[in-house]
Amino acid sequence: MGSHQQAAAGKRADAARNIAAITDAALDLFSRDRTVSMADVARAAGVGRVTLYAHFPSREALLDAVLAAAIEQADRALDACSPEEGPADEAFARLVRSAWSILDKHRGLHVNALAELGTDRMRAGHAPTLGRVERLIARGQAEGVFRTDLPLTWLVTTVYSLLHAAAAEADSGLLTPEALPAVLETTLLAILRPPLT
Amino acid sequence: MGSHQQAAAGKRADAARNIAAITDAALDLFSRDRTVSMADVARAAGVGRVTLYAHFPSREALLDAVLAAAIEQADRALDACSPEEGPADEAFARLVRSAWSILDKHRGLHVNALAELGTDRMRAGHAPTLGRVERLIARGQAEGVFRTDLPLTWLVTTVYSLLHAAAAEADSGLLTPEALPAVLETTLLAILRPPLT
DNA sequence: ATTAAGTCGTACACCCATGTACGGTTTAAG
DNA sequence: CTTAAACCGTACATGGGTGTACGACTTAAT
Repeated sequence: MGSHQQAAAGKRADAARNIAAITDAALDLFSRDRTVSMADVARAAGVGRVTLYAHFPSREALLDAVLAAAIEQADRALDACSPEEGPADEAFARLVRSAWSILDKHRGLHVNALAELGTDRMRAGHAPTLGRVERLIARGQAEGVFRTDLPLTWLVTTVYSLLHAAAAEADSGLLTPEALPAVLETTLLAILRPPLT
Repeated sequence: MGSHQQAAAGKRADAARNIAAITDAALDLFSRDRTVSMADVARAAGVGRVTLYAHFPSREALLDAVLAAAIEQADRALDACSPEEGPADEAFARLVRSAWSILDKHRGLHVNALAELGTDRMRAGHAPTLGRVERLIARGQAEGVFRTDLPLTWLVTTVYSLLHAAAAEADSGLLTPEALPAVLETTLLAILRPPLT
């Protein structure tokens, strides 16, 4: 269950295997605690610290790779729910649920990555995924099911931001992960749908 | 323009003055860059590094104080717009604009503080302020102008989260700070108002 | 079977911010 | 005017993570 093709391209079999183990371990650890050291990651991956550095020249590079992997995973999931088909609002509902199922797996990751990588890099990494959302919303606007009196950028930000807020909410136990998809869907559609008058 | 009464209680005049200078400088610097060192803060405040430590035993303590000061400032502003008076939705609109005017001043602070202090402490610090919001929304629900089919906790989170998302949006230049109050108001009211049927 | 890629552990240098200790000087307070 | 609180700079100790160098061993590929 990996997305390690591009990172392990041209590598030997054991190298590829280790790279996968490292990113998996790093994803897991880093989602829970941003203070993990390279040594921690190496140990959890069952790999020497030096080997770790052989594949990821710096801590920053590793974190970047982890984030990229998670985003790519989300991106694939979003694509798999075929956002181009059917009415925009129904497609959007599918997309939200799909996004949540991925996000729910890595709840803490977003906050931690944001802390260490900075807002800008975060934004850059999410660009392709947010592009999907933007296109879908634009389509909904064209179809007349979504409102047009707010900036498109802002609507995208809203979706992004509430999705992650939901993850934080689940992580701190205020709301149960099972209840959230429905809550998210109604909330976001309430924003996107055109006002009454 | 200060909230330094409780921190400087019983201190001598010059001490109080320095404490004020320190928190002001720290607030300013830290809102833009979380990597500022104690030395940086001290220099910006026109104070010896040692003096800084005399008042704030650790970096963490300083950051905590800075956050607390900012939150208290926001809290006072929220109180000043008399959220108890008038129809709940109108009061809410006032509250949002008021909150934004404060938030706009310290745009980066939230992200940086979150990075260094952690989600839990962040939540704890905001508790009193969020309490105000919660009470107002509850009042709106009782008056029938706000929806009741979503958890109250979630509605509060939504407000909090979109407010800060707006700050980030302004900070990265995607939207102008002047346009945001209106955008925020319509967005949040769209969520809070009961669904059409 | 040969080779090159990969892995291992240990060890080291480094950096830089944090936090403390000291002794001397200023400044507010009574 | 006297005193104690508060200030100053400099200097030092510390720690812990980062990143690199090495030499030897193991494993995949052809």
